[in-house]
Amino acid sequence: MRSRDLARFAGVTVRTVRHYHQIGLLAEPGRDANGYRRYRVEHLVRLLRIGRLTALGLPLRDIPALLDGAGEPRVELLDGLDAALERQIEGLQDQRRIIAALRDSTLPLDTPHDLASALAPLEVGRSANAIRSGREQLVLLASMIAAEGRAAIAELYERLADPALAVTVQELGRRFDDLSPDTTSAEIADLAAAYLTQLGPWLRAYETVMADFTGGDARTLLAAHALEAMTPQQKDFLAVVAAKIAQERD
Amino acid sequence: MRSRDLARFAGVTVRTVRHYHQIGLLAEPGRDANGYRRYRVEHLVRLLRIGRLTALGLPLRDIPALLDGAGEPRVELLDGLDAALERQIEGLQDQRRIIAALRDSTLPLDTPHDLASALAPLEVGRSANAIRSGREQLVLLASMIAAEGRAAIAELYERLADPALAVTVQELGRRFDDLSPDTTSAEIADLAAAYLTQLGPWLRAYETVMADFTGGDARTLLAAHALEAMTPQQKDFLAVVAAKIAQERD
DNA sequence: ACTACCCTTACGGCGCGTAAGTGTGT
DNA sequence: AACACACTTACGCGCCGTAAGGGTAG
Repeated sequence: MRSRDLARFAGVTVRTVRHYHQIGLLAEPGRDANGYRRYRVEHLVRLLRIGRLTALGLPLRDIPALLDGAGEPRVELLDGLDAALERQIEGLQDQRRIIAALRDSTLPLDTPHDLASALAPLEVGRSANAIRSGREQLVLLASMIAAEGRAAIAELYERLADPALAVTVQELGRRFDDLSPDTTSAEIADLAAAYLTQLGPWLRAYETVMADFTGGDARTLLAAHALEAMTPQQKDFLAVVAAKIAQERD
Repeated sequence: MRSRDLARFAGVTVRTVRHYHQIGLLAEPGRDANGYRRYRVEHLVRLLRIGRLTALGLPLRDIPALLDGAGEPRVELLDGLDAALERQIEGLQDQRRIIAALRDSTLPLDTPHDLASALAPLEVGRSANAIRSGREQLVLLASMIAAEGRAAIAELYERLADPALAVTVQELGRRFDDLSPDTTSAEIADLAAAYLTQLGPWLRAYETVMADFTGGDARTLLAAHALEAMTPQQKDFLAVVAAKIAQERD
C-alpha cells in the first residue's frame, strides 16, 4: 500500500496521515528505494482505530494512551465525552432558537429581539438619526439591565407601542426630530410641556424600572450615548424636561 | 472608559477587544497622554453588536459587512446559519449515540460495536494473540464492507456465538492457538477435518457474504492481515483447509 | 510527453489564551 | 514598595487545507 491507498481505505486524506506521522500518532512505515512510504496492514488497522476514536470526539492527544495502554477509565472517559457533547449541543440549540426568533423580525440582526419587537411601529416617521440612536440605545440597555428587568422593560416598550399611545409618541418624536437652530425657546417649552403631559406617567415608570434593574454607571452610559446624537436644541429640550421633572418632585 | 471597563461592560476579555482591533473589526479609540486607550460609548455599542452577532454563530469575517453595509440577504443568511447548526448538531448527536452504545460493552472503544457485540463470548479461552488479531480483523472488516452487508455479517457472527455452536468454536479456536512446532502434520490434518465438519456450512455462508459485499482488494488485505499473526503451523493448517475446500468444490 | 501520482517544507486559519517583558496609577 | 492595571509582541492550539517546488511511475 502507498499513501494514497492507505488514505482511501481509511477514508481520510493523505495530509491527515502525514499529520499523524508528525505528531507520532502513526508510526512511519518503511520506504521504497525511491523514498515512497510503503504501508502494511498494521498501519491501516491503526489508522482505522484512530478514525473510530476521533469519530467519538476524542482529541488526537488522548488517543495514544488509549491504543497503546489499556483504556482504563472507560466509563469516566465516556461520561466526560458525553457531557461535553451535551453542552455543545445545548449551546448550538440556543443559537438556533435565537435565529428562529430573528427570522420573524425585520429589525437588524444585532438588536435585542425581546425588547425591540414592540419598537418597530414607533420608528415610523422618525429621522434616520433618531432611529439609529434608538436602536443603539436598545443594544446598550439590553446589555446592562439585569435579567429580571428585561420583562419589565419589554412591557414598558409595549405600552408605548399600544395603538392608543403610539400615534402620540410618533408625533412627539417627529417634533423632537425637527428641533433645529430655527426653533424658538417658546416652541421648545411647548414641546416639553406636551411631553410631560402625555408621557409623564410613563417616564416615571421608566425611571423606577431603571433604578431597580440597572447600575448607576449603566445610566451614565446611556445618558452619554443619548446626548451624543442630539443637536443643541434637542439638548435644550432635554434640560427643560429635566428641570420640570425636578420641580414637580418638590 | 478604559480597556478593562469596556471589556467588562461587553462581557468579553481585553484580549478579545484587542483582537478585534487587530483584524479591523473595532476602530482603535483615541489614547490618553500615557498611551492608554480611551473608549467612548460608540465603541461599546459596536462591541455589543459584534457580540450579538457572534452569539448567532457568525464568523468575525462576516460581521463588518453586516454592521457597516445593510444586512441585505437576511433570510438566506439566517437559513444558511441554521442549516449549518443543524448539521453540526446532528453530527454531535451521532457521536452521542455511538458513545451510548459503547457504554454497555466491555470491548475496546475502537472496535465496531455492531459487529463486535456478539464476539465477546467467542474470545473466552483464546490466546491473547488470537484475541488481538480477531479484533483487528473486525476493525478492518467493518471499514471495508458495504453498508448493506453489515447486517449480514453481524448475523453470521451471532450464529457463531449461539450457545449451540459457541462451545465448539471455542474449542476449535483453542486447538488452533495451540498449534506449535511440536505439532505433527497428522494433528494438523485432524484439526482441519474437525474444522470443516463443524464449520463447513458457516464458512461457505461467510464466503458468500464476503463475495457479495466486499471488493477483491478488501479480501486480499484481510487475508494478509490474518497471515501476519500466524505461526508457520497455523499457516500449514490454513493451507490444508483451503485445499480441502478446493477439493470439495470439484 | 503526458498524466497521475509521490516526496518535503511551510504558511494559513479561527478566536482568542497565555505568556513575557515593560511602564503607569494610587 | 506593592499591587492592579495598562501597553506591545509573539507563540500556541486542533486539525489539518493548501500551496510551492520537485521527483517518479506507467
